[in-house]
Amino acid sequence: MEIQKLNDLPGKTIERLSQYRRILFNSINQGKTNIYSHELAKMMNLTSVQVRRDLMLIGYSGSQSKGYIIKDLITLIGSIIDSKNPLNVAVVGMGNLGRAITSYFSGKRERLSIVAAFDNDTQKIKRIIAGIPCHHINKIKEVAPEMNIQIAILTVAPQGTMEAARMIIDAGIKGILNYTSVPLTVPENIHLEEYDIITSLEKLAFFVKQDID
Amino acid sequence: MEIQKLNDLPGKTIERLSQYRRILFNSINQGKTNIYSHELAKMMNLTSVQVRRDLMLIGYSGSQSKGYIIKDLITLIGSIIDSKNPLNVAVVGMGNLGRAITSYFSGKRERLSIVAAFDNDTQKIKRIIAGIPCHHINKIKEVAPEMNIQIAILTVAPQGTMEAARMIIDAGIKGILNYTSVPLTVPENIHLEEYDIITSLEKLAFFVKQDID
DNA sequence: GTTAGGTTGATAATTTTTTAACAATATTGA
DNA sequence: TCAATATTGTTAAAAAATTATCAACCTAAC
Repeated sequence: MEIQKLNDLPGKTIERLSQYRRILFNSINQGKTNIYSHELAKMMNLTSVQVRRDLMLIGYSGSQSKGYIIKDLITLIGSIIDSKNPLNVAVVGMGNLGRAITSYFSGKRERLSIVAAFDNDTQKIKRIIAGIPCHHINKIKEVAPEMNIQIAILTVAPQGTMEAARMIIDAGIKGILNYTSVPLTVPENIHLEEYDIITSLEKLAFFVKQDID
Repeated sequence: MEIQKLNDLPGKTIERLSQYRRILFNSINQGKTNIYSHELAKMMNLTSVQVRRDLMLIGYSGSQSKGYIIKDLITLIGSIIDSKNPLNVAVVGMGNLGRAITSYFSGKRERLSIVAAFDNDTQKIKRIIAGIPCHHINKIKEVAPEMNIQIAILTVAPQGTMEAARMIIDAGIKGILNYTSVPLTVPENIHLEEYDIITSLEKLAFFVKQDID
């Protein structure tokens, strides 16, 4: 096998590894100890080839008889996608979406935690929302370094997006997960992922309408 | 130009068309009437080549001097991605995420509207939440055809995902936008888009940690 | 034993998506 | 007028991602 540097795995593979792990946790909770590529594939709507290819890329080998050992695979995936030093995340924008993400995520991962929230609504400041203390966005430059925050999830209203992003970057945060519908432009050294809900709905609508129109 | 059937445009192009249009709306509100490919590209973090290529695929031509006429381009994009007959959308799961999506989306599109919500929490039933009437999920099979619902946005808790999906499909809905972290398997004739928030965060974390570990 | 069935791991082929290259055209300014 | 500049549209190349293929191997059944 060609030696694949683990830190330049394809982005799509990283996404799938995260999902494999989630499924593997479920399987282990159901008492399974081993799993075949086609089983994993079925649960993820993939082909078994793709599962095996992904696992090949991370250098994991199974056995022909038992497939993959779930426990080991979980550990290996963790060693690749989890950070050694825990990463701290802030939610910027504590509206419905921010709260949804916060409460959904809280306590789910060991090495990736939402530790703070920011908002510009003074009603929300100093309150604990979904278990997380909420600060005024103006304080982000002080709070982020104090709490060692490396990632921000951006869930503010569209008109506030650019300004919020500017403040996030100014606070020294290196990763932004943008859930607003405003595309961002960021400096090269900032990692950016965009997940726009409206786009996803319009894309789906496009394919659905083909059956109708 | 090779003739490109508009209904088999690449999925990625569809996504971008939706985003182009959003940006174009903004530009027109700011008083612009024309736009160059590189301007559009900058706002979307793309190259101008990609913009031009996308527009080529939908058969739109600009001029060398003035670039593209925003109004015309918006119209053309609409004629491609919007449905002739309006599409009706239901939100299944009226927690924080469901409410966030509902309130965010309400009134934004003419031919794509959230018209109903479903939940299994009796507290929520019969109430109007974010402007949308909320029904018990058990009623979906009656309500969906009555209201002519073609798309469901799935935002229930993980453990309820499979069951909810089953009911959605059983109600004759042909498109599912899955925002839960549970991968779905659906029949071939059902259109499915998966957007998992945890995956997106873990992917971003992977790239951020490279700078740290 | 040995054959049949099923699985992994790896390479190759294919498809999809992005990026490069460049001719054609329009505008501006000397 | 004509060169310089800037833009579009298109084809070609490259890169990324997926899918096909198949040898090697293990197990179980006979």
